[in-house]
Amino acid sequence: MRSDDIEEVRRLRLFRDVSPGHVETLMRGAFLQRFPAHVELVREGERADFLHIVVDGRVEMFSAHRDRETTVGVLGPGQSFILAAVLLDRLYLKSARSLLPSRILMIPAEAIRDGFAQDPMLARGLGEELAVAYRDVVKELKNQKLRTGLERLANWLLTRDAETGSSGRFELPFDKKVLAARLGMAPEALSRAFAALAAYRVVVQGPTVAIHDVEALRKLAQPSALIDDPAS
Amino acid sequence: MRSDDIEEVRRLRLFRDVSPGHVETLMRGAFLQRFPAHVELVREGERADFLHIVVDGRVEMFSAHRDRETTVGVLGPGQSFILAAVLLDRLYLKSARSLLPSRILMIPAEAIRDGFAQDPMLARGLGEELAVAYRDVVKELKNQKLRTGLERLANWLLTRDAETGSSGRFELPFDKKVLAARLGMAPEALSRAFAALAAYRVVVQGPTVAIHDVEALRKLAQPSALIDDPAS
DNA sequence: GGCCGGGTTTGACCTGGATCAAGCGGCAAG
DNA sequence: CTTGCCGCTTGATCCAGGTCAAACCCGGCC
Repeated sequence: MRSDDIEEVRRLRLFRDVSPGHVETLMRGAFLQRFPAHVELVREGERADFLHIVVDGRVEMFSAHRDRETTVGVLGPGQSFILAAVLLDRLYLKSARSLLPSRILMIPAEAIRDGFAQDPMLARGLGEELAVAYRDVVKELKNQKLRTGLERLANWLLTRDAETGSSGRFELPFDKKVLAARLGMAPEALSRAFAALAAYRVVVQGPTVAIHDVEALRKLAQPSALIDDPAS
Repeated sequence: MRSDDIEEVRRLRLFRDVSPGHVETLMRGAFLQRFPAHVELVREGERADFLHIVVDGRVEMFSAHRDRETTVGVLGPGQSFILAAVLLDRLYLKSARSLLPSRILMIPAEAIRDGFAQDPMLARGLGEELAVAYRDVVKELKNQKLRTGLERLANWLLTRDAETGSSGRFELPFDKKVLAARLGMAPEALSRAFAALAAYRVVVQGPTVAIHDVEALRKLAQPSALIDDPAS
């Protein structure tokens, strides 16, 4: 790995409090790999050989069973995946594919496990990362089981708007069919849900969304900090 | 806490490799509390003051939103809950209630966070615990999104049978309405699902279940190690 | 410009499962 | 023994959302 790559890696939240020396050691067997869009990075059922961290780009986590497939989450820069499988030395539960051209940092599982045992600051970072990931999945499970598709969409729009500066106007960060998968619905259902939101003054034209009456949308969505707030 | 209580606690998987001295320190602010059946142990949204560990009994984790409620999991002896909230010092995402009279070990959150930083063996135990919990939720999410109610029931029966010695005959460990919640369906739907399983030679009489043709049931259930195997 | 092809929308239909309502045992208190 | 109550089942109906099929839109390319 090039040394300015290492610089970049050191800035990841996960390594924030880890001493430079330890980061260096970790990076010894690591790659910073470039992937084109739409490739499978990891397939469920395989052995967890590397911890993966999205440095750049976007990655979709999904899982298939029989003839069904479901998206479990979409990750952006700074987020890691399959940490739990790496720590436990188990099989991946999910597959991952790139949605955009992406740069992925891959650290050998062995090095992570050793680092966890030897470097308390790294252990802390990994523990927090895992705890956050855990809470995210729990939120997702609640989101799925306690809400209708329309409600999930409404809440997603609200969080997305908040993330992009609450201007009431933003672009979808990926195709609608990916969004549909992300929200756990068929593309057709998403389309109809968008149509239904017209009554709440949400206007969609291609990839751009305008929310003209946040209050109305919020009343429908009934957001909850314990499901939607990424920081809670 | 009484000293034979401490003995018992030391045998928990979580503390297996932690030195007796450290366990002792942890237990200083801890309680081993008894609860009757059907009481709320923690409520979602509250601050995470204690790590809870089920020493004895059974606990249901659930969450409510608007007028809906959903069961997220059922825990038995040896399992901890709300570890992630404790580590991050955040709010509980789920509520918990006892299904049976239960003994719960409650360790102050502060002590757990300090212990994580200071005792590598405890950090390891907590990390593994959290990683297992994470994988369990992911499996549950897949179970929910990739299967019908009937399939979930079929798989639950198979796992339960395996857990109880593969005799093809066992008792339900809790009321059917709790099982229905656990499987994410209405009690009526569970009832019909059981009825439908008669065609696969599954016989239910009150709380006892007999599987007379495991192969037929397995063919329907199509179990997957990456969803159903608790050890994977 | 005209011809794809993929993403998206719309319509018609179907299914899993929730809801509502009523019946059915069994058991515990009177 | 009777009365209630509770857990469970059964029947009827309803609704969210999946599936299938067709139309539509739009950008890229010959």
